[in-house]
Amino acid sequence: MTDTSLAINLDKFMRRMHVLLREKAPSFDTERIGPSGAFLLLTLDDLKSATMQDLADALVRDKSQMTRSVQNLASRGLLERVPCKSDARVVRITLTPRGQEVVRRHQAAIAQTIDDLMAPLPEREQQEFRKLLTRVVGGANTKTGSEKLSPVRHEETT
Amino acid sequence: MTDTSLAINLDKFMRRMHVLLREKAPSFDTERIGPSGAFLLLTLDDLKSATMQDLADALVRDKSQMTRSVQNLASRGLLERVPCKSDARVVRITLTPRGQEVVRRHQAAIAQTIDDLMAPLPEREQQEFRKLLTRVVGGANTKTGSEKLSPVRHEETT
DNA sequence: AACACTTGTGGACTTTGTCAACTAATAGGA
DNA sequence: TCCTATTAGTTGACAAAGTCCACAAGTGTT
Repeated sequence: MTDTSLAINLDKFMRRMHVLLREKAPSFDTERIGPSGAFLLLTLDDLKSATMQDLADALVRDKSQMTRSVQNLASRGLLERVPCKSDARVVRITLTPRGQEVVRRHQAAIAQTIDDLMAPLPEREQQEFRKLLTRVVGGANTKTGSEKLSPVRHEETT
Repeated sequence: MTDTSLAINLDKFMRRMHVLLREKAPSFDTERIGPSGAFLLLTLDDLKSATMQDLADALVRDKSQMTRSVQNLASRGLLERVPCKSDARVVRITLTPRGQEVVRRHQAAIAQTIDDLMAPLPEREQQEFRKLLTRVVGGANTKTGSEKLSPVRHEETT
């Protein structure tokens, strides 16, 4: 049985990050989307194109929340919702050019903040840490109880 | 300039943990204090005794939130608030015996959940990961902008 | 006594998160 | 083809967390 310090420490780390980001927000979060919106855009930038479900899975959030967040960001013109042709139920979401810009700004700010927080570790070990974390979270979607089967893709269905 | 995947991954990890804990909650969170309350108790267990400020710092939360969380947990008889003799402004907070029990239960559940989430990594590297994280978050309180000076202790002031 | 500062509370408000219900569309059979 | 079960996304209602700001009380300095 391991101990719980890992959870506490991760929590602390994330909270510190949020605090720092909030402080610096006026300088880069001109759209006032917050870290939550930023994460959504970053993930979308990474996926290039995604369905609501894709995003909800990637971000581990409730579908209903996704709906609202996406609507919010869409209303700011940062992303686009295009109904999928091959399956009328799904909506494909992509970044708008403006969304891309915003992503870049947030990317810079977040990366900088991470650098600050990771400072206590020498470069070499930062890399190590990142690598390990990536493997932990990894591609494998560590089922969160609610069985996620059918990885049915709706590729290129704009 | 590093990339932002670390933030995204940590976020994902924490969220998965919360999901798993929530699912298992009925079996161990009989007081319904949630992960947030659990973290508070765990930290308090670690500190043995703390002031509001100590807790707020350790958990990186707003003072006002601490007040409310602590009141909440106190009302459930899990911790005790004793006014400090040497400084009438501060309140010393300690776990009650019942609080200790609760801590143990949550500890077990959280540790188990972490084990599950860390499964993709072999034991050896889990250790490594923990060690690195501990160093990142480390004792040094990585000033969060708002200068934290005067580490004025109110030791043993019950 | 007068000042600035610290600890903890409280109020008001916004943001997130949770849960359940519901529509629309699709897929797989009988 | 018609049923039925599933899936995608949305909505509403509500609970929990987080943010800000003002405040009372205590401390300690000068």
